[in-house]
Amino acid sequence: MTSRRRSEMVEETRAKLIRAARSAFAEKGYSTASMDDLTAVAGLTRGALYHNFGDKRGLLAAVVDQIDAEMAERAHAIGSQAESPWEGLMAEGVAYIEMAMEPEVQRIVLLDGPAVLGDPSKWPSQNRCLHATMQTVQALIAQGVVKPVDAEAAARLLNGAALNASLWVAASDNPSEVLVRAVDAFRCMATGLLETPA
Amino acid sequence: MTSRRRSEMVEETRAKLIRAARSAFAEKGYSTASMDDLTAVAGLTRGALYHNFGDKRGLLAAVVDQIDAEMAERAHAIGSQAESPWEGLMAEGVAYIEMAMEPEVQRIVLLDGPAVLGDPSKWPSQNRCLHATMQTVQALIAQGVVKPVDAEAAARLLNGAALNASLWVAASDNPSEVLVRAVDAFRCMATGLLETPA
DNA sequence: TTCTTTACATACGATACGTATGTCAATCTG
DNA sequence: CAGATTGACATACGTATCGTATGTAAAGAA
Repeated sequence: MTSRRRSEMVEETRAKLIRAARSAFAEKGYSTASMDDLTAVAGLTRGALYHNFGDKRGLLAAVVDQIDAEMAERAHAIGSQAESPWEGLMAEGVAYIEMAMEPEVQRIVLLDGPAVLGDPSKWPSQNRCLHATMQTVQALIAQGVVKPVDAEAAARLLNGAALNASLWVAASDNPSEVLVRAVDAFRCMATGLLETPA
Repeated sequence: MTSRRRSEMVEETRAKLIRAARSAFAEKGYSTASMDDLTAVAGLTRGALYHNFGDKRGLLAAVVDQIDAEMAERAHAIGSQAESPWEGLMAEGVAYIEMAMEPEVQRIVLLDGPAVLGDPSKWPSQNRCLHATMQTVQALIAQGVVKPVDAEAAARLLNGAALNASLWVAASDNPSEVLVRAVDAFRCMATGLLETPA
């Protein structure tokens, strides 16, 4: 009855650890979160951790990857519903700004992630996300909608501006009000990339 | 002969500690840098550290403040030499991108700083810098050069884009070549703020 | 069934932070 | 000028946490 395959068990413990790590890292921050506490919450010990993820960084990498993948999926879903490709790009950027207001994203992906894992553009997840926006930009350039700038550079600047704006919004005293200002300015600045500012 | 005033001595030890911390944090990163090693290099012990800066974070805050102040000064000096106020703003942004290629700036201010000290916009130094660009933007709006967007939001987006671009440049395999692409795209995107894209 | 390997737990050592305490010189006080 | 006091820093200590080395029991192969 309790007979599940080994691989299933492993995936379950990995999931349990990642789940515990997400909340621990989000609440206490990476450096303050204790591996002992973390694993205890998951009903395990540090042994499981070092066996599955190598070290503390490895666990963070797994957590970041999961969150980032969710973000990319959500952003893409939102962007693909837009009227035009350009509006899709804008909606995607705005979605990033809004998502980054969640403590998990904020603390783990934007603050601790870069410090512990290094430049985000090297992460597999971030590469996927960036690649997506890059392709959108590329397509917009081909259509003559966006000026013929370097697609990668444009994508990175858009992402960077969006993510940075979220930090501001989240840290502000009145997030919902600041969010409007941030989104406005974001859309305005982004029009610089347009061939015809319309 | 060795009689210096107490305050002079204190300033000197603080300076020695900050100097040692700058190189240690830049080379090993904040978390890996050992307080024992760090103080030993400065010819002191951890006692001096905790007396002068409270704790490890306090030392990082002092280091960040120093570096950031230097950055603001350099950026302003460069920006004020420009032909027009708008070109000054652009030059300032580009200066940030270039400065962030230095390991000290990169590692300490952009990576560890936010993770350990929290949102950069709350730092006294960053506030000064941001305030400067904010005022520039404000002035440009008054002159009708820049669209009437929220000045703070615009300043933050510009800063964010610039700093993010630097991370990309510094982490790339061919920094000098990537720098050109980043600066190009930055200037292009920033024109979105202009009233008349010219 | 027996042997091997996998998945995790337990035990251990090392490092490093923060605090509590000690010391010595500089300044203040009478 | 002598004694008291404060401040600047060093030393000593306790504790927490990470990573590894070792142990163990169950799953799968032979």
